[in-house]
Amino acid sequence: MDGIGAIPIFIAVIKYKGFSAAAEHLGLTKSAVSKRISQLEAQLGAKLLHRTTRKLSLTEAGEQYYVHALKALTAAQDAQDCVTQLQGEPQGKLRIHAPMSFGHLHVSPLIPEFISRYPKISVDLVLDDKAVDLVAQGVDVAIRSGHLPDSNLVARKLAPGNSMVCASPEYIAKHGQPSHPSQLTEHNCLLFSYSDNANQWHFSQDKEHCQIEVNGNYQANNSEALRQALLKGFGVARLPTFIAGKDIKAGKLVNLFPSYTMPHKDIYALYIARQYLPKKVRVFLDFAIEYFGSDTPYWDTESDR
Amino acid sequence: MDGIGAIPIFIAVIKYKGFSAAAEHLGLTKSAVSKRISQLEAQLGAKLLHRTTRKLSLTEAGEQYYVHALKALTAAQDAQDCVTQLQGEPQGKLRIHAPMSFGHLHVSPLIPEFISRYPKISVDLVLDDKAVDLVAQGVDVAIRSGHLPDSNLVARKLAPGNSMVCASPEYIAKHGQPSHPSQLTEHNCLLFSYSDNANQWHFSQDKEHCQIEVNGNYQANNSEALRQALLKGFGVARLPTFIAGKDIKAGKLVNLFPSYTMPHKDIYALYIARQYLPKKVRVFLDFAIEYFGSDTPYWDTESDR
DNA sequence: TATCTCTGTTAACTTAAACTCAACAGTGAG
DNA sequence: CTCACTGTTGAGTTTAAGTTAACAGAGATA
Repeated sequence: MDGIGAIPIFIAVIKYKGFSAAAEHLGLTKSAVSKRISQLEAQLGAKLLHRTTRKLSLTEAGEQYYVHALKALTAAQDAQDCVTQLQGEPQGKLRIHAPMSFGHLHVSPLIPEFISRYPKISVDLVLDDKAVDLVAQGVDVAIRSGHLPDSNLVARKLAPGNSMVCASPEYIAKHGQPSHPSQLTEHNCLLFSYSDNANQWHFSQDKEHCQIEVNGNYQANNSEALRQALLKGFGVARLPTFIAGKDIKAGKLVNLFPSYTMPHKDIYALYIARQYLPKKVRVFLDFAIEYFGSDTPYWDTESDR
Repeated sequence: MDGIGAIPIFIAVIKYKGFSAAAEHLGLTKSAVSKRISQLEAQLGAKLLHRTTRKLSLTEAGEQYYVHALKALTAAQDAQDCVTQLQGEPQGKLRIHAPMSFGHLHVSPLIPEFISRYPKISVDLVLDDKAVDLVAQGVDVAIRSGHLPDSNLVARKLAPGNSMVCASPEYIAKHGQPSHPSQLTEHNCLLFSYSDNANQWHFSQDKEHCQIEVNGNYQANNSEALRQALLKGFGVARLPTFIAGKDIKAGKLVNLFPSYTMPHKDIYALYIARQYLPKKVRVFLDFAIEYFGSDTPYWDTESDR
């Protein structure tokens, strides 16, 4: 049937709210998208979209068409996914979204090895600290710590997300080694501004649990920036072990309270719940878990990587 | 997405059980179908169909793909249908299946007038007395008398299907006018072999109901052949009024028992039950009912047509 | 077992659809 | 009022789809 080929284009126009954005995502020009939509409307004998150069909305016919067209596209996608999952080699473009620091330090290094193992997969890695709408942005996997899954997202744990309070040896030499977390009130505590309750630090040891309200004169929304400040002997900070682990091992930073644990925000992969998980997504998740080391990630262990 | 355009082709191959038959129905060559299927399999990285030159079967992947692909195609068809029904002008190819006699006498004459009224519709009229599988044969409307609808077919009555026992004036002059149906046992009764219980004729008048077992030396599976025998003074036969009506009016045949009625097999249109009835089907049904004259069809009335 | 018929495949070529480019009209935002 | 970016469309290019023709293969039939 004639119009079926235009369905992905029509859905993309709605999804990305415009011909230009849809064209970009589809890898076409806006004129191609425009022609295909016009052709579809001619075939159907009905206008699907009201559009000016700045506004776009569905007509009544367009709304009806959209409902069924989306079902058709989803079914077609499921058809493809179930086959590629069942028998075919993982292939296609995998769009991965990860926070800046974790992505830079631990996701981007694994990509070349992943692609080497699955040569038919191509990867589009997006590093961004902002929360992402997987559906709207066409993201296959979003990596997050402290997951807050959407009703239609699945969260799969990639690694634990331990954190510790640390400082450089230089800082300790100058300001003293605190013997108890309560002494942090006397120190310049750098804060990660994206954290919930960034200035409330919780510590646990055996049956002891304490919460310290800390403060300092520097906060940033980037953990690596904080790390660099620490390396220069500037204050103490609570850093995830995936950032500080290497420096700890190298002796450049020191965990101030090694016998205490802090609440951890585990690292998760989020993906859209669907009947058949595309194989490329599944193999990526399996690969990442193996690569990171599951419950004992390489950044938490003695051996370097 | 790449493979969606091949879905109708893939579904057609399964539906028509072969590349050649599918090609014919799709208006393509068998090599085009072959190429498109091969290309789809290459995209998916999986074989969908086992095929030799004489046999065709789905692989496991093919079965999985088929289930979803059929959903996609149905949804795409619904998308198109609901729009063309909502707003568009009726268009497209309408495949009508009718029995030989009724089709020849009453359906084929209405087609030119129907197409004149709906110029964007094209018609493929198939006259065949065999029962048809609407799904397998890609038939939009099948006209039948004495409907036996399938669980997923809808029956819509087009006209009543009266019948009468008749003979030519020449036959009556030679063999006498029977005064009661029971006297038919003394006559040469021609039978329509496709009829259930072809030799059991039921008559009703007021409160009288009688059933006569008749016989004769000629039976045929074509009512028009029987009509021609009657016109030549050869026997009596039970004919539908849609065949005999015109001859009765012209005085060429005589209804032997005009005060009796016989069980009638109404004339129905059968079509596949679906959420959105294609507009071309709906307008055809409306047109046919109007054309035939609803409960008082033109072949049953005095006025000629 | 040999022959025939009809299937599906595929190379070479043709055709049609899809697409790009470029220029333009139109519309909100500032 | 100007600007930036939208969607449209004619002209031309590119690519995919399709056809033709030849062929190998597999059931059916004699």
